[in-house]
Amino acid sequence: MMTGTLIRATQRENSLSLPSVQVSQSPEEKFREYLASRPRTQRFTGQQRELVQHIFAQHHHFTTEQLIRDLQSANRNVSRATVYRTLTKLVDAGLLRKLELGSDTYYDHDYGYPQHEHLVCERCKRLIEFQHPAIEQAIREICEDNQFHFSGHTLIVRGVCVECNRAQATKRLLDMI
Amino acid sequence: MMTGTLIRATQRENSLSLPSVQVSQSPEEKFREYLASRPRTQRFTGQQRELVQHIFAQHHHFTTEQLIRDLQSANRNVSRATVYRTLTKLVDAGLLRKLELGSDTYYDHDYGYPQHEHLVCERCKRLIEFQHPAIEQAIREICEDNQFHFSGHTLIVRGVCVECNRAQATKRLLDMI
DNA sequence: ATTCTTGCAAAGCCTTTGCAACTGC
DNA sequence: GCAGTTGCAAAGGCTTTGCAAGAAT
Repeated sequence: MMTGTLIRATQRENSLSLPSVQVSQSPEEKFREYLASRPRTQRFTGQQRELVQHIFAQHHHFTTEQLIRDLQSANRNVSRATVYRTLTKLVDAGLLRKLELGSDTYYDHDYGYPQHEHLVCERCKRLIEFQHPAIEQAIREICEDNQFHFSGHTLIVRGVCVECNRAQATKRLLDMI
Repeated sequence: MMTGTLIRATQRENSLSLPSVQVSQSPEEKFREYLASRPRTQRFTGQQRELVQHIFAQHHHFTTEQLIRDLQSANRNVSRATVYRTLTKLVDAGLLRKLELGSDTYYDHDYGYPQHEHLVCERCKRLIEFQHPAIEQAIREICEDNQFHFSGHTLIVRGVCVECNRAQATKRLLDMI
């Protein structure tokens, strides 16, 4: 499985995130609140704490597989089944967003991080985040027109990033010699 | 020969509302062209013809499972493996578009039908198609800003449709009595 | 005649689940 | 102590694949 790199739109390499968003609760607090609010109160366990801490230690996209690998090398012992079960809860709690890209499923911070869309490079798998007010506006209009009760959206733009484009152009030139 | 024929979207239970697009080749012709253009020329088989005819007989979204069921009741004999193999080729040829909605994968006509986005009702699973120029414009801008070579996009808006909303509201009223 | 495609069943992959032991509250 | 959670391994659901037979060109 290819790992997507993350860069911020309109900035050069190495910028890992859009400006974060002010939140009044830590992810852990928000999660506990969610668990407590369930019809049948759910419990906050040690494994769940490990996961939340690990996941929110830094902002980046990840697959379940990557997460499990990371946890192992960090000697945090959480079983595969628990990782799956907890990710589901975190999405439900509004802490994570699920991103399906082709055959891979990524998770993306949805709390303390601004709403954004993604450009996905089909060659290097890099993810570029961007925001565009017109898109959210358009979606609001459409929902209103259709009396559709909006709950969320996913926009993925596929293509080839600058670097891969350049590499390709260079290769074409070399081929001509 | 279907040159210049207008292929109409048939209205079915899934409320499809967009006007069809004029195309100069029939889906079958376009597919044969694609097959012939491959590095190692591929063959157009009887099973593939069955599939293309069946799929383009009317415009609607379908899952692999639905398609296989439909083919069986229509006594068109195409094996499951061949359906999967052919769908991949049809997507590659630009005849179909793959739509991943949660755990289900749908296929949607991408030839003879206008580019559009989807509202997905989380309760009844209905798909509502829509077009919005601002969205395409915004995507163009973003790609330009990032020198990103666009090849396609997917926008899915999740929520609850009018009917399900009404049903829910009615239920709430009844519950109060 | 050659090379690609089909059908079958087996294998793969990712995710979910049944169950006994365990743990938060 | 009760009810929810964990870990394990087994089961699921969907998709892909190896291979021998069949079909397209």
